[in-house]
This record gives sequence, structure tokens and C-alpha cells, in this order.
Amino acid sequence: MIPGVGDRPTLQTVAEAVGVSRATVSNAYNRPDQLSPALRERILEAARRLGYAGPDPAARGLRLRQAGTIGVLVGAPLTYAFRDPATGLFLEGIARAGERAGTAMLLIPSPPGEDPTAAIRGAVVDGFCLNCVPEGDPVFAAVRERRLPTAVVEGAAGEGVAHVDIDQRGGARQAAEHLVSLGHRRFGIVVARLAGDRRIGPVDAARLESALQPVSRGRLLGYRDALVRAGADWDAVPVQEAGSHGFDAGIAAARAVLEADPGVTAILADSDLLALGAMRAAAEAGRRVPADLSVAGFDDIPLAAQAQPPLTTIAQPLVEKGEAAYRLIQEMLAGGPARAVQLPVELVVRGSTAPPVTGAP
Amino acid sequence: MIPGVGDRPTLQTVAEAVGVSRATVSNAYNRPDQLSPALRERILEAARRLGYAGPDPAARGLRLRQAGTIGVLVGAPLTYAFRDPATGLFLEGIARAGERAGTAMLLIPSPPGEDPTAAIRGAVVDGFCLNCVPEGDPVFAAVRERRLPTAVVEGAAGEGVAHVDIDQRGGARQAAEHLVSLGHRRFGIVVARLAGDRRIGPVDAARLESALQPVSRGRLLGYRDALVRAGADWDAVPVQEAGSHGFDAGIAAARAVLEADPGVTAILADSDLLALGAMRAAAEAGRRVPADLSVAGFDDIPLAAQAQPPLTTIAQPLVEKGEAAYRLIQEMLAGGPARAVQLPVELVVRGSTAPPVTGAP
DNA sequence: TTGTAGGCGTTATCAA
DNA sequence: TTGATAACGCCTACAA
Repeated sequence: MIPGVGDRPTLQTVAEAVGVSRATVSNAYNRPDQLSPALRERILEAARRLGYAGPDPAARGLRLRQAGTIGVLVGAPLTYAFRDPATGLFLEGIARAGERAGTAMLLIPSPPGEDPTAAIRGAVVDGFCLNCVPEGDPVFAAVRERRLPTAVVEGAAGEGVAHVDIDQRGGARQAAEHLVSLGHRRFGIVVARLAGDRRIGPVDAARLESALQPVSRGRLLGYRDALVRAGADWDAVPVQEAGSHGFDAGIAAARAVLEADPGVTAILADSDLLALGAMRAAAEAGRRVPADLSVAGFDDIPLAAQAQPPLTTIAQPLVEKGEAAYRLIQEMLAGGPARAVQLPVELVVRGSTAPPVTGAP
Repeated sequence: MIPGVGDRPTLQTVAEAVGVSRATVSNAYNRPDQLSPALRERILEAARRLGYAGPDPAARGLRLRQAGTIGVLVGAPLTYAFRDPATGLFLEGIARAGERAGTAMLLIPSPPGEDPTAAIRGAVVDGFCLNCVPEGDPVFAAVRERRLPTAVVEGAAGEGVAHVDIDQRGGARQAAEHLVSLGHRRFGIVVARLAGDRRIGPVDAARLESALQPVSRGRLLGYRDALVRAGADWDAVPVQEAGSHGFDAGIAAARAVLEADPGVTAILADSDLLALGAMRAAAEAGRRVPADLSVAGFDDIPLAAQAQPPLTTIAQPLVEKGEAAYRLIQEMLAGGPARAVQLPVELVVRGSTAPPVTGAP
């Protein structure tokens, strides 16, 4: 069969109509300077007339060995990515860097039930960016098998893989130290998730020990660092796993904490949305923030500053995280080595934290 | 040159190593039942050893004439999509439907300065989904040129293009009628954007007449319908264009409205984020919501119910909108016609609206 | 159960 | 300035 005689017009179809070669038609699109303007116009005109949609990106990608796309995986069902502002801002960073370079981003789903690696094997991309993929996740192995430039953000490091992170533990420590320095001695803690399961409930030593989620794990360890150093009885500190980063999850978790120890004067939350939920739970319990209860978050999403009172939190450069990941991938695409980048965090004191009313140690 | 002798291993490389044909190696991956388990294992083992990454998705896509991906365009710089909860929920709908089908979604950037259509021409996708792309946008033309199944959400309709929308005008009318029925007679209005420019300022008749953004346009017309019918002097109603759907934009716009007419007892906002901003502006101006000022939004994002007071708004099925769009594209992919779907809206009365204190007409 | 051959639509190279 | 040719890596009848 003669090529280009299918139903969809191709380069060949146009070439035959105009009476030139495929190469010339290709040049009309990709190298206008390689042919006379008159011929080019004739070709483009014929293409319009024939309904030719322009060079097929799939074929072109095969030939050029590049897709102009990077694949993004978030360590949770994709639907979650659009609910969590922190994840959203991270994606924004990638999008922003990609927009500058004209690169699109492919959001790769990992359906919970099915084989989550199928989409990874089938992704037409030049590189991968993984966000919050826990250690030992099959997704990580599947990505590595593609042998494409890969950046991991807040997740398991690996040989030949670029890495972007923040100082989770140090940041959390700062938040706790801030509250200690205000005079607080009885704390409650809310964390999102320590493992891949969606467990909700109190966290004991074993659970923390076996935690796989590097983010919540690191932050919880940071809280512990500061509280232990301040002389708190760690085993008496109520720690509640919320199951997710959601506002409602934060309400429920904070309720559990306040129930476990009504005497807490401060709540440390793993993320801003949880903290916002904790503030709401406090209000429902008749406690004013910060007069009766201090609350600190983590991330500094825009909502944190807009809340009432505005939330004290650990600011991390969410958008920059995405931009950095994109940059590291590009470096590898250009033949460079896999680098690791650590981004700074910063304590932002706002209105949700204050000295406890009863300063009793 | 013998194929498969490049730097990256291919089917050929593996075939030679094992001493079988390319076809057999291909079958080892795609049709396990077409060859003996023993041979299959030998092949997979050799592939591992050689560092073969599995069948190349680009080549496979070319051969199969399908990408397993649908391209998504949001009618604004991509970075915006991750800030706006309503857009996020829409994307979630697409992601959710795609997750079920194992389809990935390609987020296509349209860089403001550059040629926004380049990425569209280069997208390796089976279909397109456009969100809030205004009429006459070059993006729309570029997508049509690809001659791929396309669904338009809340945007310009077109021949052979599937369409998903809600009753913007009717929904807005309901919101306004609700306030009228409560006894309000003096209104202020905040809309996001009426055109592609990022104009901020009061809206006059000419601006409304020439509005291209179907969303804000339709909603504003709905407000007018109800207010005019209620006997309000439309020309005296302060209408402010906020420039975007952001919280801060809402604060600024509401301030302008309250300044233009301090006597307004109710503010109608084009979207929930704007309404939330208006509530904040009211608080800053010393007005209590809803006692001194009623505020109504549009969309019913999760934040609306969480606000204090919870926001009265027009609920639209945001996630379902994405799911519907995806479904329509799949129907076309299966050879079906381009359909149009209208999703229902519903007034949700919460705590941000109440009768005005002085019920004077 | 395995192999052969052709083609998917494009672009780079080199020659005319 | 234009054309012929050869990959790019894979899948699928069809034949053995």
C-alpha cells in the first residue's frame, strides 16, 4: 500500500497534491527558509484545502526522540493533587518553568486498585518528576525502569536521581521551639500520614518507627526533637494521625487531641490545612485562638495568611520546589549529572500563636 | 546500519541477545499467551540484563495511532489553574475519569507572550478538552486544526465540538432573586473578568456589551435580569471587574463597590473566592455579615461551606463537569457524534445572606 | 509456538 | 532550492 493513502492526510498526501516531495512539505513547516516563499505558500494552501493537520506530533517525537513533555506523579490518587493547596503550588512551579520552556506536563494517574505502573510505562515523556512518593513504592521502581531523567521531590532518594527537598525536621523543630519559647509546655500534635495506608488514630512509638512517608515522618521527628529538649514527657504528648492533609481531617484530629489531653495549650500541625482545621475545632470547643490555644502549621499556603487569626507557620518555597525540580530534570536532559537541592524554610510568626494564659511549667 | 545497534537497547537488541525475532520479544510484553512461559521469562530476563526499558511509548503510539492521553487547556496561564479551587475541581473531574480509564492528562501551557499554539500543535494526545477559552481565542482555532475529538467547557461552541456547560445566567439570576426575596434593594456586584485583558475597574454598559468571557458575561446578565425585574435602577448598580477570581482581588473589588455606593445592603460575587474576599472587605469596613451586608457567591467550592459565616452560593457540579467532558471525548473517540450537555445548578442558602436591617425599598 | 515483512508519519543527510 | 533515501522503534497479519 502506498503510504499516505489512508483516511487522514499526511505529509505524503500534501506532497502528491502539490507535486513535490515529502521532505519539501516537511520543510515548509519546520524550516521556512529552506524553500521559496511561493512554494511554501502553495504547500500550506494545499494542506489547508486537504485538511492536513500539520506534522503528526507522535511521528515527529519518534523521529526526534523527544516528547517536549515531562511526566509528573504525585504520591496519591491524582484527584487529591487538586484539593491540596501545597501540592497545587508545587505543580504550579513545574507548570511555570515548563511554560517558559514551552514544555507541557503530563499528569500520570496511579489508580489505587489497578496496576499503577501501566501509565508510567506508557507515558510519552522526556523525564519524570515524582512528588511525595514514599520509599519502596512500586511507582518508584517503574519510573526507574524507564531510565529517563528523574527528579524526586520530598521522597526517597536514589542513585542517578535528582533530588529536591526542604529540611522537614529542622523546620518542624523551629515551629515547636517557637511555642516552647512562648512558654508552652503541654502540646498536642497532628500529622497527616505516616504510611501508605489511610490510617486514622493515635500514633505510638512503633508507628513512628515504621513510618515510610518522609514528609510527616521528618516533621514529627522535628517536633519530638524540640519537645524532648524542652523537657517534655514525649510519651505523654498526644499525637494524632489525620489520614490526609484536609481541613475536615484537621478538625477531627484536633478534636481527638483535645479529648486525649484537655490540658494542651498548643497544637502543632503537620500542614496548614490541618492547622486551619485545628483552629476550627478549637473554636467549636469554645477555645479562642491564640488566647486559649496556640496553633502552628507548616507550608505557608496563601490561606494561612488569610485566615483569622492569620496562621503562624513554617514557610517553605512551594512554587520554587517545582521550578527547581524542573530545572534539575533539564540539566540531566542536557547531559548533566543528577544533583540534589535543599531549599530553605523559615518560621513565620503570625496571630495564631501567643504565650499560654497560665504560664505554669 | 543495523537497527537496534544505537546506544539505547530496543526490541531488536533484546531479540538478538536471546536469539529470537523482534516479534517474539514484542509478544513477550504485549501478548504473554502467544509464547511459552519459559521463553518469555528468558526474554524478560535478557531485557533486564541489557537495561531495556520496555517498548517505547512513542513508537508504540505511532504504530497504534493512539496516545492514551487527552490534552487539557485552561483559559489562562497554566499557573492560574492551581490557584483557583473551581478550576482545580474541574481538573479533578477529568483526572478522576481518566484514572478509571488509565488515561493520563496533558496540561498544555499557553505562554502569554510566545506563540501559544506551538504546544497545541505538538501535543501527543487523542483529544482535547478546553476550559473557559473565550470566543475568538487563537487557542481555539489551533485546537480545531488538529482535528481531534474536542470538548469545550464553559466556552465558545463550535461545529463538531462537544460542549459542557451550566446555566450561568439562570444560576446568577437565582442568586439575585434570593437576595431580592429577602428584601434587598440596593446591590453591588463583583465579577471576575469580562475579556481577555486583565482590566480592573467599574463596568459600564459598553464593557458588558463587548464582553467575550462567557462565564462572567452570563452571570452578570443573570444578575441584571433579576435586578431589573425587581425594579432596581440598573445603571445605578455599582459593578466592579476584579481582574481575576482571587481572594485578594475580591477584597479590592468589594472595597471599590462599597465606596461607590456605601448604601448597598448586598453584594453579588461572580465566584466564591471573590465572595470570600468581599466578606473580608466587609469585616475590614466594620460591617458584619450578614447583619449589615449580605454576600452571595457562585460555584460552591469546599471553602464556601467552611467559611464563617458559611457562604450562600450557587452550587455547580464542578467535578462532574470534568467527568462529563471526558466522557464526551471518549464517545467521539469511539466514533460517536459531538454532544452537548448542560449540568444543573442549585441555590444553596447558608449564613452569609439575611434580610437587610433597614428594609426600606 | 515462532519468524517474516511491511508500514505507522516524520525528519536528517546528502546528492542533484 | 528540491528530492531520494534511510532510519526512529514498534505492532500485526500472515506464513511456517
